[in-house]
Amino acid sequence: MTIGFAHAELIAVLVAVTGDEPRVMTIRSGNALPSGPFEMGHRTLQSGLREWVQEQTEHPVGYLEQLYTFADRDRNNDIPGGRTISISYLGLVNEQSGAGRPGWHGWYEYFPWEDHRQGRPVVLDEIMARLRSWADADPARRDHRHRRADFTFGLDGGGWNEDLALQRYELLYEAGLVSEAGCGAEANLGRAMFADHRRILATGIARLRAKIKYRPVVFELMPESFTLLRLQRTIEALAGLTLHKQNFRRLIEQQDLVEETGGTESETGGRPAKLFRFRYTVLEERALAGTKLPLSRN
Amino acid sequence: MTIGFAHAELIAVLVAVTGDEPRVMTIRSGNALPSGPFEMGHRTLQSGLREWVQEQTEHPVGYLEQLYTFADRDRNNDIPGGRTISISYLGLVNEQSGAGRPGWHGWYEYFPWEDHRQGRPVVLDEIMARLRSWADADPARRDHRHRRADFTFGLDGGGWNEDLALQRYELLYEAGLVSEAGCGAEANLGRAMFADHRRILATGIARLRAKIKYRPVVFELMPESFTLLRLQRTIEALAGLTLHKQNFRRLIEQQDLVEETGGTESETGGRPAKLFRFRYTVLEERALAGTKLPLSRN
DNA sequence: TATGATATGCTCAAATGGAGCATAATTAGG
DNA sequence: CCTAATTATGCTCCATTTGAGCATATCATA
Repeated sequence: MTIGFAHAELIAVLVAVTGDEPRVMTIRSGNALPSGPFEMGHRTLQSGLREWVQEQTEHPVGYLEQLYTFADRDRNNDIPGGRTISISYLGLVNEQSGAGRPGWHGWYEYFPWEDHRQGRPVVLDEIMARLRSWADADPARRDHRHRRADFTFGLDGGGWNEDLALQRYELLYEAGLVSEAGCGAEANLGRAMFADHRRILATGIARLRAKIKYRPVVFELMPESFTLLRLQRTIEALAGLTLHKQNFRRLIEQQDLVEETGGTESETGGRPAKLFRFRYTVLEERALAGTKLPLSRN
Repeated sequence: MTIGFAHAELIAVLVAVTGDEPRVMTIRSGNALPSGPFEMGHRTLQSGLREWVQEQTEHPVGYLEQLYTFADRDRNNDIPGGRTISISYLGLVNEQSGAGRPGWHGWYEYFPWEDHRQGRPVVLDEIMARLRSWADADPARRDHRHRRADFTFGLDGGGWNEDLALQRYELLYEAGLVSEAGCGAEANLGRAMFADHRRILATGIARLRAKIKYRPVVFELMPESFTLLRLQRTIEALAGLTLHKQNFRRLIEQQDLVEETGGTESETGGRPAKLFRFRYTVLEERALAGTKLPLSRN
């Protein structure tokens, strides 16, 4: 039985939210995700990555979760004589630590079509037009392609589904509409990244968007105490959607996810908002329950 | 920058359901999951695994999804001079192909506490008793351990949650109640497996149980045409729960997941059941929507 | 033809979710 | 001081979904 040998590296999708903008840590002026060798010294992958991130940035990583392992060929970064296995992780960094320093880029820079907080992005019209011609270009697969485009971009009656970020990127890739796909597409469909790093980022976004709905991980992105509106804006930033304010409060409070600190904040020029803190005991009590998203159609 | 080198292998959790029993393909008389080298020849991991499974067994794999990559030390199968990276996959095999041949073991053989179809398994009493003494053994962490045990095993008012299969196994492992944990525990808490294969299986079970609720993957386990009861029994087998029959039908039908074939089956000696087939177009139409589980407290 | 068994249709109440109105507590500007 | 603007917060209403169970249909078999 032959044993496969391979180079192993770790790739991190480190997310923080500052100024209502979800940001991801990058290197090379925003062209790549931070990555490093898989050191043999560490007992576990997680501990290794945690230490390594701590060294590189000075941000402690709160939540850390394995994303996906990429080992396909055609990844543009194979080393002759072996294949590279990239194990990617999603990490959440507290807002204050990961503030607007260099290296942190808003993730909608890479996926402009994913931010629906100001309504449907205009770029979607162009995307759909280009997807249409791509679909029509192959008569055999035409119908299937149209249905797939309609579904992933919410034109099939189901409406926009923020969880499909990865599927959308993959569709655009297949259609040759992102410049990573090789065929020199105009790069106006979001900023490109090195190798398949944008796909990895899309994987992280999709995973995080899905996760916040059934697991209280948002709090890893928040400061110790916060107002409910601040919490809402953070979730909205991640989901790329706006939420119904009153229902959002109802949802959060009825789940006992937070408790009042007693203090208030009167920054934004209205009635002062109560400050809350996360009830860390719920992490033990109910790992599930989580935060559903009360949408708003504004 | 140093580059980590490692051995790479693939481990497969191949699942089929026959006779209302979820089964997993094993080697070594049920002691290990099938695994093989990561061949460099294949373009993608998936295609490599698909081919390899096809060779080993004669079952075509329908649905295939990456599970998790294990690379921690202490995995009992490291090779001197390097670490083994195991990339695990979950694969679903059609009922007929993967029938009761040798090598397929019912997965509740390994996790007897996970099957609640005949009511709460009695072994849970012993498990809870042992978890209690484990919790009490460390006064500092006592409360935390009790809460964790109560939550994962559904004693905190939230009730049994079938999705927590992995958390339950990990808790038992931590508590030293499964023989893989080293401390020669009596192996009556389910059959043990080689190295960390039982943990990988638990990962697969948990993933599948969660997945069937929001993605129509069950059909990969079904024959071409089937009755609604057969579909229900399959889902019940996977979830380890019984479902409310009428509500199950309502759920399936209102989602247009299936269509009548026109035929009927009159095997079980009652009113003949209509035969249905899966509407494959929904895979394009709505990758989500999925099958929620209408529970029944019988 | 009665009985037992399963399939299938339908009803009802409770829980959940989406939307919006009403009121409270501030700041800023006359 | 008074008013408008702004944000926070409490509450209601209604449509939909979900959990549970009753009633009827259609078969095999004795």
